Amino acid sequence: MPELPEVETVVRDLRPKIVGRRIASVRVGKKSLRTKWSASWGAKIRGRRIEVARRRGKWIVFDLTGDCSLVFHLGMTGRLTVHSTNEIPAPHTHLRFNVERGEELRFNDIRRFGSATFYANAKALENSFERSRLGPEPFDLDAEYWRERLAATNRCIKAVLLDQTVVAGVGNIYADESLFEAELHPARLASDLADLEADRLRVAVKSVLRQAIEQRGSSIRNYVGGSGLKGRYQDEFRVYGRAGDPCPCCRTPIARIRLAGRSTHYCPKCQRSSSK
DNA sequence: ACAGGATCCTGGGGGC
DNA sequence: TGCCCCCAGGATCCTG
Repeated sequence: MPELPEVETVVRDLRPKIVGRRIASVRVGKKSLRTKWSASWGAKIRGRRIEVARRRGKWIVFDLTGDCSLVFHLGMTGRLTVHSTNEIPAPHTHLRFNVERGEELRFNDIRRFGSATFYANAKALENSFERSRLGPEPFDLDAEYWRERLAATNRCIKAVLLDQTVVAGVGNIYADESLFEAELHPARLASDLADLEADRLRVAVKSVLRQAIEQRGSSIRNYVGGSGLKGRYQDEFRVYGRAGDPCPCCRTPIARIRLAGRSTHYCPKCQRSSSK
């Protein structure tokens, strides 16, 4: 569910609330997440301070004192929010980190596609990102690298945007919105894009993500930021979830197809299948 | 090696 | 109201 702008918003919201705080205790629910929470992690985390809250792709990283890190992925329905310890945890709350002063960081996830993992040192965390071949941040996307990656695959451009090893952080919403912004048909073969088209897409991705971050991301179903506030970018969608609605540019009804196993929205007139 | 599909979950919405 | 089917901001494993 949450893509880069939502994850960035969660991190920005949480930063002032938990950086510098000491984790006094950890409570673990019965049901497992995508990754199993090891019984030994609680003791390793207890007593450490949260030094840094940061984002890498769609991953949330808390660096703790002593070179170790706590890493979350929100999957489709994950939430990471701070609550008073007095407040009864919402259903599907799987992890609770007491950060003293009567507050706790809670990880809530209805579908349990999310994950929470402890890394004993920075090297172990780095190895994990390397093993999964996590790609560069969209805002660091180099033009030449981008062209080369597009040229080297037989997949359609929509599938490539969703590939976290090519670029980290883009998901279904922002892939569709970026392709509309770049006026490219999502089913175009990535290797068929002209250099100018590839670059238009690279710039569009950054622009769309930046605007979405400014609006605190998109709240369609479950998503809320780290402060519990919703995003506003769903009001700016030009194609995502707008099948049948008139295109904001030409009034042609927005089409919806299935690509790379995901629902894909585009304007058949503004986003032509051929390169001309 | 690569691309596409199935799979892991729960809940909401639409159709009947 | 109830039931059944489809759908969902994702990542990973399996297969052809």
